[in-house]
Amino acid sequence: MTTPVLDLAFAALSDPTRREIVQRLAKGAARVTDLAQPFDMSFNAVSKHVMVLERAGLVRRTRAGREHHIALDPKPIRRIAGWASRYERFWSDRLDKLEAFLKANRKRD
Amino acid sequence: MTTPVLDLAFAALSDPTRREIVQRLAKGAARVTDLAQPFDMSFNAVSKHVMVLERAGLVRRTRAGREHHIALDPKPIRRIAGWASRYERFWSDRLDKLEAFLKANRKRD
DNA sequence: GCTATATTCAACCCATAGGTTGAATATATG
DNA sequence: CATATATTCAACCTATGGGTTGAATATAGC
Repeated sequence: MTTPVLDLAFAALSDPTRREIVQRLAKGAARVTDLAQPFDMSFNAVSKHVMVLERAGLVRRTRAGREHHIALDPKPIRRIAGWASRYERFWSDRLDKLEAFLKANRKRD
Repeated sequence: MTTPVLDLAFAALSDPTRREIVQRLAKGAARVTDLAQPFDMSFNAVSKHVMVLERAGLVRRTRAGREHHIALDPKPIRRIAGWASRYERFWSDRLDKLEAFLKANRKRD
């Protein structure tokens, strides 16, 4: 049951810098330079972060001359949302149990 | 904008073994021994995985004698679902654009 | 053609992650 | 009490992550 998509997506998003980059990209595509600008770290570090996001499929790159256009690909995030949604049932179950418990207590009042 | 909750949750869930453990725990609490049983790795390795999940808040531990009862705490998963849901708008935006594009083409037919 | 810009590649550093094995600790059980 | 069971702690190993700096590569602009 190897699901490298989730492995890579979760790992990529565990870094706050990369989550900020994703958030930034949700507002539109950008060059690597643009993405690096807000951060207090080397351009190369950000370039590496972008590569990690790309390898995880969270981002797509199109080359336009010397500039690389980085765009968000939300599919892996969707996968994560799907994975997480499995547990909504679990949440409801717990709520149901709590509700049942409160109901039972109310009867005794 | 430090959100260690998401950092830890995403990191914890990036490991397939830990995701399997979470999935298992969705069916009910279990001892560490029970959790380790299906895996082809040392008990200690699984124990460590459980500790990682605990540190990330994905799991709660209650001691009953020598046995530790491990139960799923779905709150961090909820946080992740919330984070991912921010991008639903982005997905819809892209779908809207696609729809608009198709509509425009239909007009030309 | 020369220089500036955008980007990756490569080597390195240090910390952490995931795994192992071997104690240590605490609680059950005969 | 002695032994078996459930679990963590500790030390170790190797691989990977996130950061740095210093090239190398490719394209743009004068």
